[in-house]
Amino acid sequence: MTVQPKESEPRAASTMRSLSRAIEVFEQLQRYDHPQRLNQIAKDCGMSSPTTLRILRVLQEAGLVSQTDKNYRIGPAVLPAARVFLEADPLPRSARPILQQLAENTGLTASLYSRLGFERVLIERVVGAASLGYELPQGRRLPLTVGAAGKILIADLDEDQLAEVISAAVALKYEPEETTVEEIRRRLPEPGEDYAYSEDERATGVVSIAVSVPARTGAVTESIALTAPVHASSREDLVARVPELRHAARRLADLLASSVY
Amino acid sequence: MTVQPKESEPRAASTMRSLSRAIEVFEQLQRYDHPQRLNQIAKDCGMSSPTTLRILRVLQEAGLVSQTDKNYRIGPAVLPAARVFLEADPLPRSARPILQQLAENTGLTASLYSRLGFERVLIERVVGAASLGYELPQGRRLPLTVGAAGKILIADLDEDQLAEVISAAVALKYEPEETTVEEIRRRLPEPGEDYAYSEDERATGVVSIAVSVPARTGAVTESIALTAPVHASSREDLVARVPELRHAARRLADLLASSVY
DNA sequence: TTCTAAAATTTCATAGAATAAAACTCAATA
DNA sequence: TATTGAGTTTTATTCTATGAAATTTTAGAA
Repeated sequence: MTVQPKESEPRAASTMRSLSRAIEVFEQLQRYDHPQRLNQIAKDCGMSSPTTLRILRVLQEAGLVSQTDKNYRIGPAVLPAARVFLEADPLPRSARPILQQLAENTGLTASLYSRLGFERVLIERVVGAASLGYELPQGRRLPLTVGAAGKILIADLDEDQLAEVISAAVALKYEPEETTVEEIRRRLPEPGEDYAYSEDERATGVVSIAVSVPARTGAVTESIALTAPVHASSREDLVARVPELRHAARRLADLLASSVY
Repeated sequence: MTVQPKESEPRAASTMRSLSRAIEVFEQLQRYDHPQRLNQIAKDCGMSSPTTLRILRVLQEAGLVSQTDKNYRIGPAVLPAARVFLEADPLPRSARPILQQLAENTGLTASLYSRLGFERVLIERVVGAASLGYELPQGRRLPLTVGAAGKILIADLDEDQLAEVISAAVALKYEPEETTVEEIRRRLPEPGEDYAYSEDERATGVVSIAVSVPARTGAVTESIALTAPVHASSREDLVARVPELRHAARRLADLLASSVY
C-alpha cells in the first residue's frame, strides 16, 4: 500500500503564490544540515533559479536569510521574532507556571508541545529533579509518530489524516520507508484512552506520558508530557499521574481561553 | 533641521511586492504590545484590508502568525526557526566560547550584538560573576543610539546614514522627537577611538564598553561588549579591557572567516 | 431581542507584477 | 586557453495580486 504523493493535498486556491513560495524556501532552509547553494534550494522547492534567487534576496534584505559566499541559510531576524513569541504569546506564558508546578509535584520533567505542520515543537519545558541524561532545547522539532507527546496529538485522526501524517514522517526521515498506518496505529492509545505512553521510543532510557490540551475548536494542537528516566518510573507510576496531567491540561486550556487576546 | 522621510530610501526596484509586504506585516506584528485587528495592521502597513487579510492567512497557515478571535500576533513557527539559527549559524556558535572566556577572565558580562535594520539584537551573552541586577534575553531588540554596543555599530557612519539611523530611532521611540545628529554624535566615540563607552545610558547602574567585530566586507554589523555594575568598575577599568576585547573580536572574525560555510 | 454602525470578508475587473526561457557573465578547472 | 557549470540579468508573456465595491458578520446600543 502506497501513500499518496504531495500533489494530492487540497491546497487553498492559488492565492499569494510568491508568498507561499517564499515560505517554502524559508522552511526548506531550516531542514538542511548545512547552508545550500541556490540551485539546490531551487531544485528542492521545485522552482526556477531566478525565482528562488529573487525570494532569497528579499528574505535576506529582512535578515531572515543570510548568505556567505554562495551559500544560504536561516538569518538572525528569526531570533527577535522568537523572543516576541516567547514573551508575548499566551501559550508559553501560561504554560510556564503550570509546568513548573507539575515538575515540582512529580519530580519529573514537564513539557508543552505544539503541533506545527507534520511535526511537534517543544514550546516550554521545566526539568525535574530526576535528570533525563539529555537536553532538549526550546523550539526543537520532533516527530508526531514517536514519543508520547507526539502520539497523543494524532490519536484522534481518521485514516486519511493519519496516512498523511505518516507519509510526511517518512519524507522527514522520522519513519522508515514503507511504514504502514497499521504499524503506527498499534503504537497509539487505545480508543477511549485519553493519554499516550512511550518507553524507549524517541529517546532511549526514557519513559513518558502525555495528554492533550483541549482547544476551543476541538482540534487538538497542544500536548503536555511528563518524562522520567526508565529506571526511576514504571508505566504504572506514570499512569497514576494522568489525573494530575489532565488537570494541568485543563488549567492551561482555561488560561488560554480567558487570556484577553 | 528635519530628517528625511521614509520614502526617500532608494529601495531596490519593485520586486516581489507581495513578499515585501508580507515581511512588513510580519515585522509590524513584532512591534505591537498586544495582538491587533486586521484594519489596524492594514493601516499601519499602509495597505488595503483585503491584501493584509490574504497575507495574514498565508502566514497563519505556516504558523508564522496566529489568531485568536480577530486579533493577530506572531505565531509559534518562529521558535523552531530561531532554534535552527542558534544551533547552526556560525555567529552564535563561534561567539559562545569566546564570550565565555571573556566573562571568566574579567568577571564581567560579555555580549555579542548584531545590527539588524535600525536596531541591534542580542545574539549571545555570558553573564559574569558581578551581577548586573537585570536580565537581558537572547533575541531582544535594542537601540543603536544608546549603549556602548549600539554606538560602536554606528560610529563610522557618514552624516546621511547617521541621520537615517536617528530618524528611525525616533520612530521606534528610542529617542525623543527633535533629536539632532549633533546630540547623538556627541555620545559616539571620538574619531580614532575604536571603542565605545556608556554609563547609565541604556540601563541605569551599569557601565559598558564595546568594540566592533571586523567583517570581511568592512561594513560593521557585529559588536562585542563588556558590562559591569557602575559601582564595581570605573571607566579606566573598562578601557583597560579594550585590548582584550579587541583580541576577542579579532578571534571571532577569524573564526567566522574560516568557518566552512 | 432588534437595530445600527463598523469591521471583516468576498467578489471581480484591471493593472501590474511574477515567471521561466534564454542570453549572458563569471569562476573554477582541465 | 578552453570548457563547464553555476549564478545572474533580461524580457515577453501569463497570470496573479490588487483595491473598490458589494456583501456578510460582528459587536454594541437601545
